[in-house]
Amino acid sequence: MKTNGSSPRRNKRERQTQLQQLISEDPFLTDEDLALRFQVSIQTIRLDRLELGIPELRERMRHAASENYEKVRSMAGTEIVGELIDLKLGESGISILETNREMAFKKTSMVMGHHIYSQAESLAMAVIDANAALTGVSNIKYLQPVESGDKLVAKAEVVRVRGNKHFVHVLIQNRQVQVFRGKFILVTMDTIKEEQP
Amino acid sequence: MKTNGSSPRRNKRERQTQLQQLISEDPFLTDEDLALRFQVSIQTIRLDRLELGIPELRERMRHAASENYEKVRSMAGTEIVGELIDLKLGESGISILETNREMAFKKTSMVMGHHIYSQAESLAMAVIDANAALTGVSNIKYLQPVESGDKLVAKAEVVRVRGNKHFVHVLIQNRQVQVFRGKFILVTMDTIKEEQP
DNA sequence: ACTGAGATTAGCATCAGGTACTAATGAACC
DNA sequence: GGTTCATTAGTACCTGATGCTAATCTCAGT
Repeated sequence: MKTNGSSPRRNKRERQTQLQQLISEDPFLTDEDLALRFQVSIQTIRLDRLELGIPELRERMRHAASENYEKVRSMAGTEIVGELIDLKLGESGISILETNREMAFKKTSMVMGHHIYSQAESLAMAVIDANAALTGVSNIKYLQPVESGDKLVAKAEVVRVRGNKHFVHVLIQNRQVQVFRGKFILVTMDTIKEEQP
Repeated sequence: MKTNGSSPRRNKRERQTQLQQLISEDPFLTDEDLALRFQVSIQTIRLDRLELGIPELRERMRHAASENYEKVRSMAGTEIVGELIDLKLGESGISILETNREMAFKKTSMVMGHHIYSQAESLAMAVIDANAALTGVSNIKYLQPVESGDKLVAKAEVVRVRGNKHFVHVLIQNRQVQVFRGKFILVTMDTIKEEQP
């Protein structure tokens, strides 16, 4: 019953922990690859995976693929950062951004400013009633640090429209306390775009 | 020789373009799935893929998986947006950002402001000589629209340091012409962080 | 109506990377 | 010697393909 310290027959335990690590680092390893790496038979690897509940290569790929697909899609494919909660076109809007470790400095786990800015700016773009617009000017103040995991609520309000210029204020709160204030001047297109055909 | 308008025997051309689109939208479709969708045999789908040079499901998965792996890693895992080209700590720095479709509005293919801002802010953070810092204030002007594909060169310069406040100016150029100007006040930590333990 | 070309389908052998299961062998321990 | 756990071997089968050959279908041109 002693848990056989170093060589439990043929260091199964050790191999399995290593195997788990290896696969998590590189999910694209076949059983054959692993068998070679550990100098055991393929069957042993299969047994190990079975015991550890590690799915086969294809499953792992399927997983990694669709998982990252989602991530990339939601990071890049979208025009608004965060989730749009409320929108009165031309007037005001609210969005929520759930921050995570990836948005933060590793060292301090404080959310990097540009993620907060992105929520604000993209919300500002969303509220103005225009087919196409660009940011002209912005005036930003970060009032309080934001920690990874915090849930940011942004409120945007159009305060003035003059010609093709839209003045939008955005406030962001984290648990009722203000962490960000931004003033944006957004410019609708067809006027700034007098460049190439 | 007439390019047979609508039904070129059995709308092969049409099917192939649709197929290409379908697969690019969802790379996880098997030949069988596709065969059902188009009401043709699996063999036809295989021929189509062959003609179009579309690899098999597993290849596509492998691709998507590792590609997005990279993407997620480079978008999320990194603290600086763009590529750091030059850095004199505490003085100045240069970074380059290659913009792409994903950074742009689909409608206009103009790069969204917050991507440009992110390059600027993260470069500003990089140049100041501090273990940990946060953005306090920023003053931003977008001078010219940036199109998807443009290569942005950002130059940051520390203009003044007063206590824990660092004043950094960032200019971004696109093909020698200025497109962005930003003034940042960055605050080093251990002073702003007087909140929770 | 006949021919020929292109489009589509069928069928089969083969492969990779597995699952699932059975059984043999090895080693260690008492 | 017997028991137990670890490892290996071997077989049948599965999916989603490739690669190849061959048959059929459809239509346009003459």
